Amino acid sequence: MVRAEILDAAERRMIDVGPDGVRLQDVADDVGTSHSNVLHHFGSKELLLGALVERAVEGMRGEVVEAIANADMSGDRLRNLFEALAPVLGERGHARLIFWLTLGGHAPNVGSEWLAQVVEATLALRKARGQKLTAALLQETQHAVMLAALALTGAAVLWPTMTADMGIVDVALSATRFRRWLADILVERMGLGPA
Amino acid sequence: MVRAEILDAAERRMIDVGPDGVRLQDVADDVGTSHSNVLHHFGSKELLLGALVERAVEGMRGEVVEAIANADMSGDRLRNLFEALAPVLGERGHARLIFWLTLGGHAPNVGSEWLAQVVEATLALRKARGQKLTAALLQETQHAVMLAALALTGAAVLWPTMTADMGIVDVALSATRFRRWLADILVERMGLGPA
DNA sequence: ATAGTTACTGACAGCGTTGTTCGTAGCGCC
DNA sequence: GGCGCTACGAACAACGCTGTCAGTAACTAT
Repeated sequence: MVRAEILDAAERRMIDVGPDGVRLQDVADDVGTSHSNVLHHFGSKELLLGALVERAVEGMRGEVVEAIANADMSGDRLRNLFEALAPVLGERGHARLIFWLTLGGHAPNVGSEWLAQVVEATLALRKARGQKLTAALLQETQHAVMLAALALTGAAVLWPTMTADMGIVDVALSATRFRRWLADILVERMGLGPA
Repeated sequence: MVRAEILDAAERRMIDVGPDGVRLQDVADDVGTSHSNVLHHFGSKELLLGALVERAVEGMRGEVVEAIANADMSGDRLRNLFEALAPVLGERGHARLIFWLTLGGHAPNVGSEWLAQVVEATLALRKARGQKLTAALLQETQHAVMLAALALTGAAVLWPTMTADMGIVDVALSATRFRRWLADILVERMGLGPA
């Protein structure tokens, strides 16, 4: 299916160079077709990017939800969850996409309420541990989820720069160490430890 | 001085729409001059953006260093530091600039070693509290600084989207609450509390 | 078979953007 | 006054990119 191939190529370029950097000629070359054929299938560049984003958001949602579903949120499972999320956000490029779109003014996940769902799931775990649902507990949980989201997405984009600035050389290893450290903090903080 | 005005206008546009979105005609209009005059002063668009980035990075460095210098890193001074940093990264636009440049492949702060300096300063505080400088302590400090940097810059860009996703309405207030929460965690974690 | 539909190409038009060129006005300097 | 220099503008050149158009090949349906 050429349509899907075009979307793949466009997505790759979108992640690499951003919306403004995508050239129809280039994606056409990637697929081995003409730029007018791309237009034939999608009508316009804007529509192509729109379709691309829609598919990417849906795919991202799928991959993230799947990762969350497989590992529950207690104990050092959170470590595993982070490790599973990292490549999706990093190499896969979803974090870059999120930032490209957000910077460009296109809020990528309007109405998705991913984070709200994660908060919900975490609250369930905390209640299962006997913690009372207070306003403070809710707020703390929201903060924790925010922090995790910011750290993971941000790191997926900024990690190389930041480690370079700190003089750290083992980029990949330091990243997993950081994620583990953060996971442990959050687990401890929310009283979800193994005990 | 027209040169400075041009840089101001270009920086504003750069922050808003990114490097690719900047049109010489637009910045010229903002200043009230012709696009050829912009070229007259800077030679080319690329040189203009280069000068802009150089000045912005230097300015950002100045503002950040100043904020760090004024508030020391212990007790709930970290709260104050975060509060001081937030507008610089947020409204001022430095966080957006960092992400625009990083996404675009131009590492903005090569050789600056800001974070390394922050780590250094924090280590000094910890040693002053009688903590022994071990490899683990160094690593934890690095992680803490990374986390703070990621959270603050990320939030400066993603906060509206994320809070919307969570159904939080008081965007500004929730942001300061989050920063306070994070500051307290880090302070406690690093044994820099008031006691 | 033929007509219609879809996938696709090549050429071209139109437009916006950068950068160049030429001309002009002001200003200090000798 | 003449000369050089800088700041500026108007017009134009050059180029790349999107989108259109006409035409072809293949496949489907009747």
